[in-house]
Amino acid sequence: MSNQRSGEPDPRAAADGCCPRLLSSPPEEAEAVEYARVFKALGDPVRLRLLSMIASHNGGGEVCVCHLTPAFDVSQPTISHHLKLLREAGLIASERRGTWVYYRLLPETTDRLASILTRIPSGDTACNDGADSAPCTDHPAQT
Amino acid sequence: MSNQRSGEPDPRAAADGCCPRLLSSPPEEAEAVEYARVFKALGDPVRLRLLSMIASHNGGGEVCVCHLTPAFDVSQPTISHHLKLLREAGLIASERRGTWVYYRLLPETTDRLASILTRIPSGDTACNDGADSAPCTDHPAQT
DNA sequence: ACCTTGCATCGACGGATATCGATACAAGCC
DNA sequence: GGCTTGTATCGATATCCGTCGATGCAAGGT
Repeated sequence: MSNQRSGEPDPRAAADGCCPRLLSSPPEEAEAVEYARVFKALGDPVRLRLLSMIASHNGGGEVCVCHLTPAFDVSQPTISHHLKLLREAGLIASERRGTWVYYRLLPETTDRLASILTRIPSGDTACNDGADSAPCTDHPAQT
Repeated sequence: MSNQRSGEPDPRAAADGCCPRLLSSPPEEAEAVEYARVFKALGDPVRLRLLSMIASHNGGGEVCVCHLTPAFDVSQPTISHHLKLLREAGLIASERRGTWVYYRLLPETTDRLASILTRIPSGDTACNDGADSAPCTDHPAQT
């Protein structure tokens, strides 16, 4: 799994702006796999509510697992499993303090998702591929 | 990166005001199920690339399926299946014109997702629930 | 009418996933 | 040391999901 910290393995101009946006240019296969893993982690109601409870608690810091578990109808191992998936997706991080484990949001990941889902406000088509929009006059091969 | 523009209709200030943001207040069960369905639709590399190709083609309008299918290593029924899931998630819409079927992005859905994934810039905790952040002194019941 | 082409649907199959109970591990307390 | 509590891991299982080939349907061309 790649960490979005230092070295960006995507050749598509990571730092300077143009094209890490899903809605402007199709991602590479590896990049698509990476994003899909994060979106898949959000694709479960329990995980979505877990993430939301972690992100929205009023302290601004962390949430104890002992506050998350009793809020759901599923068992404690299931909650632990979902937290693990969210952690492996880079959405949250955990820290043990004494008996209890606290989870906190990693805002870089949600910021990144929000960014790639945001449309470029006006006509910025600098990074498009060569797909045409004419009424399909050619006959591409098909499997 | 924070998106502070001048005349930009900041997606943070959504029309419905306070609380449809995932990171500020936990959603209801039904709402979580609904969002999870959309995120789950994005949780596959093929679907992610399909959506991206549809959203980013330079015409600004639609993409013929005949241009999508040969861009992948999976069979035509599989592409059709993925397009159906994206359509059922409200991310794209289709229209048949003559022999060909054209798909287009439904930007309201991606806008919505970007919106609920966006943090409120400064201390706006008006919509939080009552979760405390103290070092876990109480003993909540557990299953 | 017949054939061809583009796309959707069907049925099947293998792998992934959500869930559980049981259990192991970590940390504090007696 | 042993007990208790909080959390993670382990197997097992039922269901879901991605993929395929076969087939059906729509539309245009001959």
